[in-house]
Amino acid sequence: MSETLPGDPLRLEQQLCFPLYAASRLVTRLYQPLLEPLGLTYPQYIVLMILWEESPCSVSRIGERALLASNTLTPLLKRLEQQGLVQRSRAAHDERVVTIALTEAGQALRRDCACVPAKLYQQVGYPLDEARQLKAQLDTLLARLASLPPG
Amino acid sequence: MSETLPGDPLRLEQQLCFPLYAASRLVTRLYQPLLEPLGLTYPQYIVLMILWEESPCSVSRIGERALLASNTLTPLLKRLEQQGLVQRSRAAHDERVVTIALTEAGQALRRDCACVPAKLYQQVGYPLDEARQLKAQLDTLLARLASLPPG
DNA sequence: CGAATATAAGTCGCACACGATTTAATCGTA
DNA sequence: TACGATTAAATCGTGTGCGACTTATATTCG
Repeated sequence: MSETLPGDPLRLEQQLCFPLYAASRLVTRLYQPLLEPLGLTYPQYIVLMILWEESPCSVSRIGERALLASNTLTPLLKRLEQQGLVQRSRAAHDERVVTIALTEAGQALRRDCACVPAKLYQQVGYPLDEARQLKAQLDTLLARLASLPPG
Repeated sequence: MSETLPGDPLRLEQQLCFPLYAASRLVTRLYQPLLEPLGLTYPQYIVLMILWEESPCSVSRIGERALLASNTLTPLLKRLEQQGLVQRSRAAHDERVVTIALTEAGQALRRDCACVPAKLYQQVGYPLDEARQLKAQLDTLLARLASLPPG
């Protein structure tokens, strides 16, 4: 038998990728009960955070910040449009570009989301120091990953 | 206008959740070219790592370690079965339990995956110290998240 | 100018994730 | 021992992610 030994690089507990993957999913799950009453999914919430900072905004600009491509964003944005939170329109200066603008309702939703970060943070009860340090390290990793040559 | 200000908790760059979510996706994307030639997806690779450590193994045991439920695992395991990597069978002592056992091919695939962790690590070029520290912090966070009361 | 190229979004197909529900088997206990 | 509660998988529906491709528009340069 080719049993895995304690130091084997293929052991689950040796992986950096696994806690990253699992923690990401569990955090998304924690958001769900906070966002569901607002009719939002977690990726939709991410996109809205971008729009609350800059609206109007092109699809590719959103993709640049969320690191998502149009094949993910287009359906997501159509759902936000159907909920009346954003408006989609072709840019005049370049007909290829689709401009996403928050509606009144989309702007207003920001107030309902204001308490979400604090509520989530409180649920996890994660020490602030550790959280800050982890965020710094994740930001570094993310920057490195995002700068890797594609392919 | 309710513009977001630099210190606003709803700003994307203030979030811990976003780099977690984005880094997790980018890492999965990095695995893809390494796993695709072996006919594997990233979640399938995770499940196989568990099976390389303990096979046979029940579906719920896999779920316990991967933090995935049967609604995700059942289809995934059926695909692994179709590829001839695992065998699914009802346990004799309890007919509710489905036992997953690696086939010869499933065992053999472990050797082809042996180089995957090193290759990935090399691609990212992430300093070992930082990686170790980040992993420790993610393990801590994951333990905390997994121990939260459900609901 | 005009063809080749590049770019922005969208479409398609597949494989997750996961809440909610269902089905089947086992367990607990009156 | 019967029967309600519990448990293990599976099923179903929705919403991502993403590789591969298409479509429409703009740009470049011969």
